[in-house]
Amino acid sequence: MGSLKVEDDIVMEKLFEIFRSVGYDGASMSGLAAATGLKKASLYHRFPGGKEEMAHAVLDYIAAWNQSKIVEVLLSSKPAAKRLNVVLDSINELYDGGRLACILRALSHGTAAELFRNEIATIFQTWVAAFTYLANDLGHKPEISERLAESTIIRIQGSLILAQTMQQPGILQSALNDIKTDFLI
Amino acid sequence: MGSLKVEDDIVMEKLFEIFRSVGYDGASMSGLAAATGLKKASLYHRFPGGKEEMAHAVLDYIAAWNQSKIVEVLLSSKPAAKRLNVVLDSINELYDGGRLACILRALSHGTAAELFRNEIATIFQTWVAAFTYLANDLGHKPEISERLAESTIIRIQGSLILAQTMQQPGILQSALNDIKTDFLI
DNA sequence: GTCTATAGCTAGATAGAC
DNA sequence: GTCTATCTAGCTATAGAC
Repeated sequence: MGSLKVEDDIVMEKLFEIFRSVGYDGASMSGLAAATGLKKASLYHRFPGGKEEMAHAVLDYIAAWNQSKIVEVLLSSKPAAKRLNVVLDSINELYDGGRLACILRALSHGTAAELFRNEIATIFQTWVAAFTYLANDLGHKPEISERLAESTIIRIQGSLILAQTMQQPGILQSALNDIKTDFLI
Repeated sequence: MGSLKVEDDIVMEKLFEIFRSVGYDGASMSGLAAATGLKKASLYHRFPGGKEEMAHAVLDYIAAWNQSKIVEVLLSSKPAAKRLNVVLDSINELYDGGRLACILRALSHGTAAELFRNEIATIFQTWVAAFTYLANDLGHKPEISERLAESTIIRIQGSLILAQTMQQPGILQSALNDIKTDFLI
């Protein structure tokens, strides 16, 4: 005991959980320290830039998840309908079936709005591009594909807000089903 | 000069602006005081419960706006299509064409999540009920009407998030147009 | 790499004069 | 009803021992 290093991945997961649940302004160094099991000074050792650097690290972490679980799957060579199902399942899991908020939304408000806007916008663009690609594969016309992709992000974000404030997680599943229906013509 | 009372309506408007733009945790008493033009002690005189009471007051204010600009219009005796247009215009104006965030979302995260969930959920329910009523009037089947109403809230909330992070306010207008199309069969 | 201890500041909140 | 002045608690951030 004492100076046994806490695993980077565990720290990232905990930071991710806190930011997503209380937001950027709602997260305090004390709270982040308690959640990770590290003391404040140790967190500053890993992230000299403090809270802002931690949030950037979490966004990098999410961008990587996004790349492997969404983009690479949607651009793979499996049957298009299969790709869609796998990705929607991953999304459902990411948000624990509608019970958990989206980290991108959590880092979009207050002080965080300007700090992380570019990174978040990039992630959204990546989603739209990947879903557009899938829609094309499924036989939609190009101009329809992009609208469908954008509508997918919109409905996921909107249904998450509603699911959480109404405490009806199923609202996310309904939205994911609607999305599936729209893609499969 | 000195003890000239600042108008209640102006104070409410300013509190509304601050909470919507920086969120609950992002709003400080100093910032709220500066925005309203009052000193902190004066704000506490009007709102002994501090920030929490101010946010409740803002939600009451919004609920009233909602009642007069959304519910009463949707339940009025004008032609149904006309009602829809008027309401969508009001919504577009409320969010300054996609440039401003939704106060309900701003008060849905962090510390605020549990504090105001019931009030926010009630407002959402009011919207769903009113849009459901309109959809029925427009000839949709009852089970379709409620799905359409819920989808309306979802798409407005989702498109606002996207509009602001992408800094493309037009995303809201596109969503409102899609909504209009869906209602008018 | 982790810790204890602490500096310096700003938060929310109150007392009391006018 | 508004103000100045102030309190305490919590915040971000750092110094320095192990």
